[in-house]
Amino acid sequence: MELASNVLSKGKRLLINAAVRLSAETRNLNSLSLRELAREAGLNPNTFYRHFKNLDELGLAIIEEIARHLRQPLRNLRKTAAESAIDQPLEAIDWQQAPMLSMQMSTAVNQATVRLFFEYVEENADVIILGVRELHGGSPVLRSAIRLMMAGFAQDMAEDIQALRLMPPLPSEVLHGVAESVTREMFQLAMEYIEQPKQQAEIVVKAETFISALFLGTAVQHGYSGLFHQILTSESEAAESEADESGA
Amino acid sequence: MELASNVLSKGKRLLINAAVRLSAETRNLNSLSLRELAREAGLNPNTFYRHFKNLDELGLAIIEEIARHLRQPLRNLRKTAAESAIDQPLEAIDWQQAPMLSMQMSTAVNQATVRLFFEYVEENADVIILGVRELHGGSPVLRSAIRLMMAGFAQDMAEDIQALRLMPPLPSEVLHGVAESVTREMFQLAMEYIEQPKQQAEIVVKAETFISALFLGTAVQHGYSGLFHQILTSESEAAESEADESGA
DNA sequence: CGCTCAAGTATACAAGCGTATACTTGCAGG
DNA sequence: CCTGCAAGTATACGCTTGTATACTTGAGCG
Repeated sequence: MELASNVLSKGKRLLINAAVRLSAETRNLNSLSLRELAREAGLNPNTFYRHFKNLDELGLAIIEEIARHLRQPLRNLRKTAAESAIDQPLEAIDWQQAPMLSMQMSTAVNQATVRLFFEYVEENADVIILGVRELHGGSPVLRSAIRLMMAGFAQDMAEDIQALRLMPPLPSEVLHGVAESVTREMFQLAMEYIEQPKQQAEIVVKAETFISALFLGTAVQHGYSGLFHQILTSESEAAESEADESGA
Repeated sequence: MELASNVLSKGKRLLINAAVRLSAETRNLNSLSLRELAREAGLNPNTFYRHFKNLDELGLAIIEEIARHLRQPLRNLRKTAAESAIDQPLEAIDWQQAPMLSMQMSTAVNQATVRLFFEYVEENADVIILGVRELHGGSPVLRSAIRLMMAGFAQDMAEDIQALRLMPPLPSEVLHGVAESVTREMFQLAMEYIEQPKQQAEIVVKAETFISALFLGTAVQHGYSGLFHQILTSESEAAESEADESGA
């Protein structure tokens, strides 16, 4: 019974949903009162104590749920995007021998992942708001729980980048740092995406461009400049003349 | 009198300081009570109303103060860093004709700026915590005020990048996007810097590496790959062998 | 059926809250 | 000197809050 921890009892569900709803609406999680929460959930104030001993415990339950709902789906998503982006077997993706193909695939996977991520954000805005808000919120317990969750995302991303060959081979700490930066930026952009509905398309493009630039730049930092010089040579004339214009 | 808005009356000062202290300590700004605030400031609860009509107004005053304390100093800092990093006049910094020199200077300025930024963060941790917390906090008024402030930082950064030739010439929207990403990431890293004192050195390096990678990658995206290939050629052999090892 | 125990409820109370109203202080300007 | 006004104080009131204590409900199960 308790092992099936993803099946929550009715009261817990009601309280969690109420908390997510109220928290996303305006307030910080631990700035809402038990009574307010119970009211929103349609329960007696004291019923809260039957399920949680304080707001942090509620918060942790929510965060666990977010992680469950977001982590594995994101991995599957990257894998699906990778599979549909190429008909080649993975072994053909070799940055030294087929840089052009490798980069095309990397770009395709990134675009697909980013787009699906923002789709998720749109559908689950409440939960994203709560997460980002509590990342720097008042409760140290929730802060570190969310940090841990994000570290998990970054870890997954690093593994997937390596397994799906989305970047050329890199030392693992470097890969990790890139994944962490991308994770942070994605959640920040997710908030902007939610709060500025009119600029959503633009934000998606920003996210893609960001990831692409960071991947490229990191690769160059580690000696892969030749690869990209070779790949991009055909485009560089146009880009250079454009660049000359914008120079003061 | 009212024109000298940076000279605040005594009560205002006390309340602002109390708010910053309390807010950094644990809580969200608008989750602290007027009475708590007044107690910390050593004032009567009702005195609050003599200076502000609600917490948002207090928050705005704080944010304005942060902006004043941070914005111009950061610009000066970049300028100083640039001047001390080269003995050449600015005109000598030409990415097409002297890419090596340009990149050395860009790196030097970035390092100096990042280090001084984190110094500021360390000395003014309270204010940074408050800012980052309210960026996604409960009050829409404060959220948008902070967003505006950060947009200002990004604007400054973009202008300085251009004026000091820290990147090769780029379309201004691109430059802007880069500056926004860097700004966001710096504030996120500032929080980690504050909360994880043991990893401060590592975080500073992360910040430098991040900026460098993003600059490089963005330049490559806009056709400057040849420049870096040329610059980095001498290092690339070592880097490539290192990369080969880390490939599975 | 009858027991048990988790989930939910009812009532109560002291504490802290925001804020209204009215008072005091002290300095600036004529 | 006195007058006026900004800054600060005192008291008070009605509300909400967290939580303690005791009660009710209902489903699972021998």
